[in-house]
Formats: sequence, C-alpha cells, structure tokens
Amino acid sequence: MAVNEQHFADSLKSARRVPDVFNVCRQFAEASGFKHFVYAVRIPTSMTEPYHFSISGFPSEWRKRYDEMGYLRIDPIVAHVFSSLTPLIWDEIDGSDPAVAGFLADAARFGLEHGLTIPVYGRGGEISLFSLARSRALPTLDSSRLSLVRRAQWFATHVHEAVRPIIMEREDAPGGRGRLTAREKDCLLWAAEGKTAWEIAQVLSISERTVNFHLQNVRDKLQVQGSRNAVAKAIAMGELTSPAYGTHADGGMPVIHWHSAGSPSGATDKLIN
Amino acid sequence: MAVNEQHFADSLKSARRVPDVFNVCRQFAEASGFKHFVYAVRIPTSMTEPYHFSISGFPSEWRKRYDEMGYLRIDPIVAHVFSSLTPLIWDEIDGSDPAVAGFLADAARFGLEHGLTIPVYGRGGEISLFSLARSRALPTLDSSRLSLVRRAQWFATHVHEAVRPIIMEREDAPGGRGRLTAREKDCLLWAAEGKTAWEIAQVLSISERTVNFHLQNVRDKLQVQGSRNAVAKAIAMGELTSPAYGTHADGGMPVIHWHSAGSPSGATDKLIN
DNA sequence: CCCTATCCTGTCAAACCTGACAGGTTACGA
DNA sequence: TCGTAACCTGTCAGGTTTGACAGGATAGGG
Repeated sequence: MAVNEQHFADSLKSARRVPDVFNVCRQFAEASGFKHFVYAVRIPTSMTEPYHFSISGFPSEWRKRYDEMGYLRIDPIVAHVFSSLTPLIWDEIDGSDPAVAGFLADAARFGLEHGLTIPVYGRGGEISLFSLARSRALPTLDSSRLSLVRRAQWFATHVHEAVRPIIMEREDAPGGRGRLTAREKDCLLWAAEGKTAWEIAQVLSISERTVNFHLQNVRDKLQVQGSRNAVAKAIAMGELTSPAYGTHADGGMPVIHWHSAGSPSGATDKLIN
Repeated sequence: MAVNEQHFADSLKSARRVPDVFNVCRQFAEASGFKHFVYAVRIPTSMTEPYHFSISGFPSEWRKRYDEMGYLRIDPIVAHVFSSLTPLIWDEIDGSDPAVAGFLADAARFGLEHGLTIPVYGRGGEISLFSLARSRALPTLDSSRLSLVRRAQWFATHVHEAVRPIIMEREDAPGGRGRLTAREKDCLLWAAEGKTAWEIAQVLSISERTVNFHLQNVRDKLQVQGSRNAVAKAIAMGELTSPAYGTHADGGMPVIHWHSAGSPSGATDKLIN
C-alpha cells in the first residue's frame, strides 16, 4: 500500500467521467488486496421506480447469474445497506437462512467469498454501497479488520462524492431536464412547508397566479404529476435542501441541545434555544 | 488505544439513552487523544425550521460564545458538512476570509485549535457531524492523519446509528406523535408518486373516500398542513422509504449499469435493464 | 439588436383536496 | 367480553390546484 493514499481522494475529486472513477476504484481494490469491487447507488427520484447506477468490477458472469436467480430478494448485503449505515463484513453475515447460505455459496464460486460492504447515504436519500471482495479470507486480527473497514469506508465516501455530479450530467440522469430557478425553488419550498399558493404569494410578495405559474414550471421541469410528486422528487434530487444558514429562518446546525455538565454522572438533559 | 476497538461499536449498539452515547463518545475521544468532541444532527422535518439535536463534549463557554457571536453563519466546518460527505481536517480549512480566521482563532482560545470533523448523512436527509478537537496539533504524517480520520469516520457512523432511534423516542422528537400505519404509508407513498386519491383507490382496491380518510389521518399524525407538507415531512422522518424489495415494483439495488469490459481502456457504457 | 431565460400577471372551468357530518367491520389483547 | 387499533365507507360544502387561454417586463449574451 502506498504511503500516501490521499492520492485516491485527489484522483476521485478530479474524476469527470465514469471510467475515471472505475479506474481509481480498481486501483484502490488492488492496493487493498482485493480482486473485485462494486459501487452502486440508488436515487429515490421515484419511490416505486428509483434510479439505479453502478460501477461494477464484479465478474460479469456473476452479475448475469445474480439477475437470473433474482438474488436481489435474497442478498443479505443489500438488505443490510438498506437498513444500516455501518460497514458489513461478509463473514459476519447470518447464514442460518438456507436461501442466504445458498446465495453466499454461489457467490463464492465466482470468487466472491470474502469481502466487506460499506453503505453510504447521501443528501436527498440516495443510498449507495461500495464492496470489496476476493476468494482469500480477510485478516482475522480485529485491528487489521477494523483498519481495512475504515480504509474502505473512507474511500467509499469519496467515491460517492465523485459519482454524484457525474451521473447528474448523464443523458439518462434522474429527474427532468433543466434545473429549477431560484423562484421555482422558493415556491416549491414553501409549498412543501404546507403553505397554499395564496400564502406563498404573501411570503414572496407576488401574486397567487405567479406562484401557481412557478409551480406549474416546476412540475413541467421535473416531469411529474401534481405538486406532491414534485416535492418528493425535488427532495430526492437535492433541489429542496435549504442552506445551512441563509434566507430562511435560522436553519443552522449547532444548536446545543444536550450535554454533560462536567462529570458523566452529572449529565443533564438541557435544552437551550 | 485498545487493541479491540470493536467494543466502541458494541457499546453504541446497546446504548438506550443519551448519557450512554455521551460516555462512549467521551471514551472514544480520550482513546483517540482528544479532549473535546461533539455530535450534532439536523433532521429536516421542516426545511425552514429543522429539528436539531446535539451531544456536546465541547466547553460550555465556547458554546455560549458560539451562540452569542452568531458563529453559525461563519463556521466553515458547518458549511463543509452541509456541502460534502468527506471528512474535514481543521488544519486544511481555508482561513483567507478574515471572518473565518477570527472564528478559528477564537475557537483556539477555548482549546479547540486542532481537530477534525466527520459528516454523516442518514436516510431522510438528516445531516450530522462528529468532531474531535484539542489544542495539540494533529499528527503531521499523512498515514497517521488518514488513520485518525478513518477511525473517527467509522465511529461517527456508529454514533449516528445509535442516536437516531434514541431521539425518535424523546418527547420533543421531531414529527407528530404516533407512527403511520401500513395503509397510511401506502396512500402517502402513492400520493408522493403523483397519484390522485381516485387513482390510489384503484391501486389499493379501496374507495376514494378511504384514501382521503387515510391521508387525513396522516396529516393529523404528522401535524402538517396539506399533503405536500405531509410528503416532505414523512420523507424526512424516513417513513416513506420503500423497502429494498417488496410489494412495490422491482426497487432493488444492484441493477448493473456500467462496467468495464475487461481492460480499463475497453470500458463500455452499457445499460442493462 | 435580437434571442433567451427568468420573472411576473390575468381569467376561467374542471378537477382535486380538505374538513366535518356521519357510519360500519375485523382482529387482537386485557 | 370489552376496549382499542386499524381498516373501511358514505355525503356534502368550500377552498385549492391544475391546465389552457392569454399577456408583458427585465436582464444578459451573441
């Protein structure tokens, strides 16, 4: 392993196309002693039909088999990623369910016997995973395992950061064409806050008609039916996230809420603000 | 540092109250050579007035000063967390802005001179951070820094996982009382997908009246005005996340989308499914 | 100077949502 | 057996949203 691994982060930061990311992932996997890797992301622009994208360094035969067998419904790794943010070492998967055991055994036949998976969540509810796999066992020493997990976790967040802007530029990118304008976001934001068009008009000092005009444009751009759908999709696309601080109310982060007053036992439940 | 740090994760997993988490954080900070720590989370149950919660091991005088000075609008760490998922080492903060430089100098006076911050995002768009700080400089060696960052990142995700269920149990928890029933979620989900009440009725094979009844209950439980607000809030609370696989459509994750066909240069942009 | 993007405004009818009046069934645990 | 929670259904009035018909103002880049 290279002394300076910061290089991986830098490479990802400058990646502009998918193959760039692929190559960095491959290098990282190799440097970590793994033959296989995969990065996959799911963006819930629609809850029922989310957008999927993955960069796969897994054997193509395995991917084929995975689809054919409908392993998606069995895969304990996917299940874990959907329920937890913490890293998963494959060896620790509960194989008591025969279906799961069969799945793992099958994967092992494709060289995917030992590995680990890092879940990464992003703003807008996108869920992604980064996996490393090989046929050789992982280190047994706890400290070595932890070290490996942390390396992978660190790398996974950087991959996620790098991929997001890239896929948003793609032709088949999720969401409709064209970004929302400032005014459109304003209207949608307040609509998502439960305001009626008339109320939004008061807030923004424009006419009710104009509010509906903007909301109409939002629906058109997002290609959705109804403003409830627009709200959901805009959130998923990260278009409705208010800034840390800005035009709207306070909205900041470090509002102190709980702290220990000195000794651990003297912990108090204190509410400032 | 203990050989087996897995103990931190286990402790967090079994934590049921805030003081439990506080203590584990303190232990981790100490074991990592840091005097101060803070965990803070922001849940956007409302975009304009998000819910905040933090577990602070920072000096209370600093917190006081932070509020008084309105540092929230200056704090480059908060700004970073809101824009990026990657860890931040304080030494690398751009201090060319005099306001930022003043902020950092002031923090240093409270023993918060050197440190690092890990952003963690969760499902539902919640944003959290975990910081470690001290007056002593961080290790200069890249590998040592990376090791530290990874330790912290690993720990931060576990803290986030542990805190989420705890704060959801609190009296002042975000969102209205009472969880949504399965049917209520169904209706809201399809509403968020752009379906009208009549259409949802068709999908669920119930009457339009019943759909509106369920949506009414959703609004009551979530204490919101209008179903657009209900959609936004439900997403923020993680009530609208469809399962990885289940009743709705396909919805799974590893739909292979892009992969390299052998050699790096032979990378193809392949779209299955 | 023209073109484009953004923002703004109006009216109207049809569709839709919301709240308030009701009512009922089923399943489960105390 | 009784209470509770979840589920289901009806009507009706009044307010809101949506789509389609319009139109004009301003600012910036080619």
